[in-house]
Amino acid sequence: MAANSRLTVAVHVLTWMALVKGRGRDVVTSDQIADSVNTNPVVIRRSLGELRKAGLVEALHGAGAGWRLLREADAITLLDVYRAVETEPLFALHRAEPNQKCPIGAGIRPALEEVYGGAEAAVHGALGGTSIADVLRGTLAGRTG
Amino acid sequence: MAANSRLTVAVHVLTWMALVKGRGRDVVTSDQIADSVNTNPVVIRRSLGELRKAGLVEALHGAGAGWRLLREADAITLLDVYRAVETEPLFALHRAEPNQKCPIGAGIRPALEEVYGGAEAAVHGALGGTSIADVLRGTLAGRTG
DNA sequence: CGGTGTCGTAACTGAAATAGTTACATCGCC
DNA sequence: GGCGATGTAACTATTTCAGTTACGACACCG
Repeated sequence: MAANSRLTVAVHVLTWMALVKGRGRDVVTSDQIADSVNTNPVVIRRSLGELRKAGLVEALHGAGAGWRLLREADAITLLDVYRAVETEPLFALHRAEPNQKCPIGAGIRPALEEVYGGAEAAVHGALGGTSIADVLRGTLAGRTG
Repeated sequence: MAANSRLTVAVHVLTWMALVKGRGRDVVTSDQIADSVNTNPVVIRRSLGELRKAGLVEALHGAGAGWRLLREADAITLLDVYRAVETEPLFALHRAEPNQKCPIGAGIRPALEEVYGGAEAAVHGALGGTSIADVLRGTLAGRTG
C-alpha cells in the first residue's frame, strides 16, 4: 500500500466539481463524484469532509442537497488540498527512541527534522505552483502545461 | 504507521559509521549499529543490504567481518540514501482505475503524474543538498547548520 | 407535517506494509 | 574445523488504507 491516494482522490473530486461547475451545475452529490473516481460514495464524503474543514467546499442539506465549491478553481492550489488531507509528515523518524547514550542517537533527531522540514517545504513549493484549474486544463488537454 | 522510517534508519546507520570511522574504526557490525539505532540487528542488515546494492557500503566476511563505508561522508547525499531505500513514489494514484467514460477519469492520471513528478524532483533537490557529513556535524552540534 | 434524498459518521472488513523477531545456511579468516 | 558475522527466509503484531454496510440527522417540498 505504501503511499496513500488521498491527495489523488481529493484533487480528482475538486477537478470534477470544477468541470461540471463550468457546465452550469454547481451542486453535486457524492454519488455522482464517486462514479467518476470509481469508488464508494462514503470514500468521497470522507474526502469532502476534510476539504470542508479546510474551507474549500460546503455541504448543502435538504432537497437538492450536495456539495459546492467555495473558491474558484484557479484559487485552489494543490498545496491547499495537500494540507487539507495529509496529516502525517513525509518521512517518519525512529519508531523507537534511539540510544541516548550514543552521540548519534542523542542528537540525530533534531538534525533529521531540519532536513525533513526542508524537503516538506520543497514539496509545498511544488504543489503550491499548481491549481485545480491547471489540473483541469491538463486533464482535458492530455498535459498539465 | 503511515510513513516509514527507512530513510531515517539508513541515514542513522551511515552517520554512525562516519562517526566511528573518524575515530579510526572503519569496519563495524550490524549489532553495534543496532545498539545506537535501538532496534534489531536484522533490521540494520536489511537497511545495509539496500545501501550495498546502491554502492554506498560493502560487507566483509570471515574473521573481523562487518560493514565499511565505500565513500567519504561528504560524498554521500541524502538523495543517494533516499534512492537506495525508497521504492514507492511520494503520492499514489487511484487504487482502482477511474471511470474512463468521464473526461476527468480518462485524463487526470497523466496530469497528476506530471505534478507529482515535480514534487518528487523538489524533494530530490532538497535531499541532494545535504550530505551524511552535514548530518554528522548537525547531530554533534545540535543543529544541521 | 410527513416523505424524500442526501449528508455525516460509526463500525467492520480485507488487504497490504512496516518493523520486529527467530532461525539458520553461508562465508571466509584463523 | 571452529568461530563470528553476513544474508535471508519466515513468521508475527501493529497499523493504515480503502471499501462497505448501516443508520441517524438534516432540511426542503408537496
